[in-house]
Amino acid sequence: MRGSGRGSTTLGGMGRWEPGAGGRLRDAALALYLERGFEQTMVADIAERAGVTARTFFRYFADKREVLFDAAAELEEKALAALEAAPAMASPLDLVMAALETTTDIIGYDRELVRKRHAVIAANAELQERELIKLARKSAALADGLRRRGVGDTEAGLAAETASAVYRVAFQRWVDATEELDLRDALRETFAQLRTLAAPR
Amino acid sequence: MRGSGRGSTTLGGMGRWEPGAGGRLRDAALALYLERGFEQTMVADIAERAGVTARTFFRYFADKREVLFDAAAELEEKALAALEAAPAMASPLDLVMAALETTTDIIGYDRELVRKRHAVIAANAELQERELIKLARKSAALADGLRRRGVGDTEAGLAAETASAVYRVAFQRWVDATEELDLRDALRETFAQLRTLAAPR
DNA sequence: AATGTGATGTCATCTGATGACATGACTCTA
DNA sequence: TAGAGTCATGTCATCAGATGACATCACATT
Repeated sequence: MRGSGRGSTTLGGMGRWEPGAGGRLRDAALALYLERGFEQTMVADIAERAGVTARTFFRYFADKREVLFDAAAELEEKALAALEAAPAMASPLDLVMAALETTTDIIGYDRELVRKRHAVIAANAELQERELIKLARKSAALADGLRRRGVGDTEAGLAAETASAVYRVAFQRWVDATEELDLRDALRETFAQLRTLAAPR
Repeated sequence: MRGSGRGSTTLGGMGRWEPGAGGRLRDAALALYLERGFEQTMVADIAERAGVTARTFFRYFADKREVLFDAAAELEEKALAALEAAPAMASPLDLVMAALETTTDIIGYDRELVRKRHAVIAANAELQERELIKLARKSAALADGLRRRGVGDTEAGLAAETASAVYRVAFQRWVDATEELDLRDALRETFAQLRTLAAPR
């Protein structure tokens, strides 16, 4: 029953206490979601491929969706740290944009992998919901960071939400682009476009 | 077993074919979500209070969350219609903002009801996820409306996403406000604030 | 060798969700 | 007015996600 499980990572016998169950589950989940789709994949399938039981899956991930998103916490932390460390700046919007820009190198280096993950998410409403709330929480965290710097309540929320909007649009453009494109450049260009768009009359 | 169900709307005997099951379910759900919280409310409880079975609940609403959101479709339609009907305008951003502004009167007249619904949603992550995807879909629809008007791809997405961001912030401010406040005014003021914030250097 | 600790398996159970089918109530028409 | 048709609902069965309780296995420490 066990030992038949074969993780996508290199593993030999894989007994009960083979280390790296979390990583194997993550790999197995992404692979299966790509192969058959999210809904068609049972948690038991993922667990089997990773060589564990379904119960163990839920010890590593809160639910079936989270397996695709828990890595995103890293991005939020980095953006937040950048925001804290940043020098005083003219506009809160510039501040948040700069903070977001520091995270582009984490995901920007492998567009194909990002595209795979994005394709899975784009194909399922539940996954989109989870993605959106992750982004919203990131935005809220950034807004709080601004408030701690003394930025007004509404202004902080507005800057963070707007920057997140720019980020989403830039990210989408980057994923869709056929030509060579740097995520950081896409972000800057989109921000410039917003400036034009929102220019006071 | 039946006949014991007592909807929050005025109803007498309420036999099997008492009309308005959808509305009764909606009322019952909101009331129970407020009383005990979303997670603590079983679909069977909602159905019982509405005088139907759980199976019937799922014939009216796709899932336990949707009962709080299906009314929002009206807002999207109105915004979209306003966007289609609007005259040519300088900036796509102005266009979307104007479209969103037409919807403020639908929900703006009863802040207390909105607050109740908002309180339920704010207390539960699943509900926030659903709310976010609804707003995202509305934003996407508005972006498509702009594209049909010939607005460029990225610019359309950016205008819609930014306007949605403004809307969210304004809405939050309106809900939180202790003083008398018109939703439309909040929207306009927040938009003006964005103009300042994003002013080209 | 005994013991403790942590990761995992096993089992039971709940709840959300859905398909299949039966049935009650209402409408229309011959 | 009886009968057919239709629609909303009830009933039953089943599945998948999720969680608590407890047993068990491997490993480290002593």
